[in-house]
Amino acid sequence: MPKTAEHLTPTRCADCPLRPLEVFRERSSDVNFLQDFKAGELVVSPGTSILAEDSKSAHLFTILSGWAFRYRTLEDGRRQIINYALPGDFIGLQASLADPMSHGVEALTDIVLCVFPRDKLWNLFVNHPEIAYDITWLAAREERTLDEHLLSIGRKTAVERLAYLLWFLFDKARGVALVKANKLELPMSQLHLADTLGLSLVHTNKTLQKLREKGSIILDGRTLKIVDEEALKEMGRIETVVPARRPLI
Amino acid sequence: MPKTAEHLTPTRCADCPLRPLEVFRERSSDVNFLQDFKAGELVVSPGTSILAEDSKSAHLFTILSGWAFRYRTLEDGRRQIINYALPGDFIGLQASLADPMSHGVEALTDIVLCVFPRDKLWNLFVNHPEIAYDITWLAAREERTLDEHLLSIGRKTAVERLAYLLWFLFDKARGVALVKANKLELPMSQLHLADTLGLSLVHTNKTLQKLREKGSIILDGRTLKIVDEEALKEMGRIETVVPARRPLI
DNA sequence: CGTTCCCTTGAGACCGCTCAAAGACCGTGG
DNA sequence: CCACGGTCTTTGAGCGGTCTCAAGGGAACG
Repeated sequence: MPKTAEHLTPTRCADCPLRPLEVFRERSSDVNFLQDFKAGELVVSPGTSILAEDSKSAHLFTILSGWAFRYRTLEDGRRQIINYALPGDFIGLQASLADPMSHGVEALTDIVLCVFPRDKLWNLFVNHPEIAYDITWLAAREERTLDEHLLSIGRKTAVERLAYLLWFLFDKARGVALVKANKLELPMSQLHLADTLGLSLVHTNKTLQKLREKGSIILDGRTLKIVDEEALKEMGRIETVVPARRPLI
Repeated sequence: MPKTAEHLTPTRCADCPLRPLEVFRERSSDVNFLQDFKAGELVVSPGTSILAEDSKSAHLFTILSGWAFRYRTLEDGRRQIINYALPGDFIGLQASLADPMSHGVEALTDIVLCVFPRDKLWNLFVNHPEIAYDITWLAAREERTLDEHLLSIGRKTAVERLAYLLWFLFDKARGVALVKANKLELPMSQLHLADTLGLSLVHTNKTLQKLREKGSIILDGRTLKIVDEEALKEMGRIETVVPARRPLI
């Protein structure tokens, strides 16, 4: 269960600090409707679950600030991290549409979420096809990201996977202005990375050393600096890139 | 490129042979609109690509009959099969929404596809929110399936992965009446299975032997018979099941 | 100053990989 | 009817990438 919501001074959609960012498409009309759609804000601290596995959520969320991750676990505790969510990412669609939710979502940092009631979703499809289309577009884009992750976990070596993941996170964070001077503050531990890559913690650590030795990244604590982006992309066998520009719900 | 289309006698949506199946939800109205949305049928033979990697598709498809698979490849030839598509499955949404397509889709058997022009999609969102909602629902469901696959490839052992995959295919095929007397004719080679599991061909074969020895499946040529379904599900660590009942576009 | 996480490193085991080759099956053409 | 090539399946052998187990060090925090 989420920590108690703290409704301080909710951001008005028209004043959304994310919208001016280049990665988000302009939305001429309908911002007012989004305002109506929005039920409030939710503040969550690190380690707290936003959506629990096997529950049915009554809400959809857009991340206003902070990092989260989506995961699945097996009964014996093995965990697979499916994807990460950053500001502007829309979460909870699966939980709202398909029956009981199968994945969990957990906060990595302090997070502020915009909350949308799921029961207004149908209303939105009827009255605001533009937004409905955007939501579908985002779902297709997420699917594509998962394709990429599957290719990575299924067919790449440990070094390739790690290079891919670091670049992926870096590029994603860059889109929402979290990268300064080619440096990014990563909020996750090596265990999170391991659970994303399908590797063990120990091997992830050793693979990290190898990447460091090659010199294209510097990872000091949790500060990631990309020294040679092209080299990193090559090591990660990154051939196509998911388009950055997207709608903001 | 798809083989030349053979427009014989296109099935009318109202007479769709799939719709009576239990797995598909009833659709009271709008079947007539679907008829308008449908541009024709396409017949494709095994091994032919339906959607090429890195192309932008002008069409959306629903499979009327036959099997296909969706995959991604690396430049050096490594291939990851992302998912399989059977009758009633809707494909091409990613290719239509997100820019250049990143995955390929290839026919495993002779296939008949319903073809929908992508440029009518927006029209559909405006005039038929019910269908738009269904499309989004299907996208969320596919995402969930990919979550499951990621968990499998990332965190399960070879035997677990294979048991999971065989049950997954079996259950999916059962939904569209392709299973008779607990037997299913699989259209794919062990290389396809290997490329789905993220394993090598040789190891996939050896893992198959192990599964046979345990006695819960019989695989004679490409005929899969499930002897003990519960045992197979346990071996595959299948804990939650993607709901079968779904809309048919 | 003790506890708790997290990162790091070493050692050995094992799962899955590659290389190699043979057998089964099938369609084709001589 | 048989020879042939192609694709797919099967099996063996040995290598190596990744795993588990184990232990120590560092930083943060009460």
